[in-house]
Amino acid sequence: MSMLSPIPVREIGLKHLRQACSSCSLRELCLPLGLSPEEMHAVDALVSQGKPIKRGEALYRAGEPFRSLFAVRLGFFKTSVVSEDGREQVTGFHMTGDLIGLDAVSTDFHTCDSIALEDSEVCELPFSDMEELARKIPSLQHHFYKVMSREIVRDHGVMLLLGNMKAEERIAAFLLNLSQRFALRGYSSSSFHLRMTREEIGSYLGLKLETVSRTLSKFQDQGFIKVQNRLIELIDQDALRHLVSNCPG
Amino acid sequence: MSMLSPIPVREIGLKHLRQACSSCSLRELCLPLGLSPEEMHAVDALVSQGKPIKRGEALYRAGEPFRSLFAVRLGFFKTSVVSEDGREQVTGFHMTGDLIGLDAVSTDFHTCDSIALEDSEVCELPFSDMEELARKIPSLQHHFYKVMSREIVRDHGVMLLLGNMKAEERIAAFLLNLSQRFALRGYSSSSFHLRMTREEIGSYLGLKLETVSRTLSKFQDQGFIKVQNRLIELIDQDALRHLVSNCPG
DNA sequence: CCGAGTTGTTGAGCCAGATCAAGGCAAAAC
DNA sequence: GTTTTGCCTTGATCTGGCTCAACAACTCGG
Repeated sequence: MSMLSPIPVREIGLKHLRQACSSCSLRELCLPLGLSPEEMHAVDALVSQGKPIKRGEALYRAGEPFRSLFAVRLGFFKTSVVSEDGREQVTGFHMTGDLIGLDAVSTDFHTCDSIALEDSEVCELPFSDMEELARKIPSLQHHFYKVMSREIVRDHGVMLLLGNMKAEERIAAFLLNLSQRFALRGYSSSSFHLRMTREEIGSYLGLKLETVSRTLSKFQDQGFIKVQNRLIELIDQDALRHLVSNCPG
Repeated sequence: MSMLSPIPVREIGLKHLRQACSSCSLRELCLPLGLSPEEMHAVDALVSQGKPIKRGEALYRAGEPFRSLFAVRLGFFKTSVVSEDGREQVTGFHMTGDLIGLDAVSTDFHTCDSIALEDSEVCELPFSDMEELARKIPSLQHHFYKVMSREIVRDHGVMLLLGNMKAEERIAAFLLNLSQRFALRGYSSSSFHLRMTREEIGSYLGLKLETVSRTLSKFQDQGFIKVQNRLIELIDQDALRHLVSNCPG
């Protein structure tokens, strides 16, 4: 018997298996627009869907061999790198429709850990198969280039944040970014649940958890937001925006 | 007359024009290994070579439409993003053989400025042509995915540095990284010339220029390095390495 | 060779955020 | 239902790196 018997996985996956990319509501997040039905079908044939990952479990870990990219179908992930001497840096938070594992293409090994922050489900995109298919579907090829490039741009934004911004600005930018991403997915942009701890937020933003906590409290005192544990309500988004773009003055 | 008459450019480029990718000593840095002569020839046909950029000039600027990636053939560049409110973050330093402009694929516009830090020369790789060719040459397609992925991994490393490390560790890591990259290109790994100002180093590392200057002086006092303006000599690389990986203790 | 602008060094003092410490709360475990 | 555990908040104190400031050294055009 292999460590992972395929039978239960199949069974769990079955109800989702019919939910192919072609009929998936996240299609426009994961895949390029304008695929023909045949092209769509070819994608469907490669992508295996509905792989469940429990809260706290790793989708993959640094050092593991790379085979597939993963699309978050449901749930929430963090990715993080760990330095030789054990310091963790959260490199991103990933939600529905995000494609993760892009860093692993460079070496054929994953370079970061990817941990589910709530019970989640991913679709698996075997990368070399996708590459082959991408040679027949130019827009698919271009899509993957675009997705990787977008990740580079995002990382540059984080570098700007880490290199130049003060704690308040970082937190404000973080909240606005989350808000925007929830909105894009049809959730409330003004009220949402943080799936990560203060420490994970701090790691992502280059701050200690105490600073994160204090800053959130301060924002609440100022009437910008309402905090209740992990439930965040944005009361005055403009004030936050103002903080982010005007703070040096 | 257009602002940039093509004639002098052609003339300057002429002596390099015959220096095709196929016979370029940087081949193994820019292109995948194992291309057949015909494939190599196809690449040669797309890449235009020997475009000179003077020190201080921009290869491209944020907001400009994206057409091509550039390979540094000679010289040294910085890339940087600027926030709405004018703060600059240097996102990378690029030397011989590096491919730049990858961020622009995501939006078809450049998202950062790319400035030559010394008189330089680049090869231009028209991206959509390269994409088309990549559909016929799997290893070329894969190569571009790899290059982009490598940039993502590099950015994650910088995030770790910016989020977790102290000034001394950042500077040490920076010096070691430069050293390693020079070594890879056949230059001395223990003695090199910085092409960037203290301020640019600081921007990259999330420090102020005074801190960069002080830290270099301190390393010199400790006998780890020798500094003479922009000339750096690494005396005790192990000491630097020890700083990077052991500092929390 | 001079003078202006740029770049780099160094010092003094300050402050944002880290660190250390204590306690509260909610959900899970027993 | 009590204990445990993990997570969060808040306070007090400390400090690394920033700020402000002066000056030194180098570069480059004239």
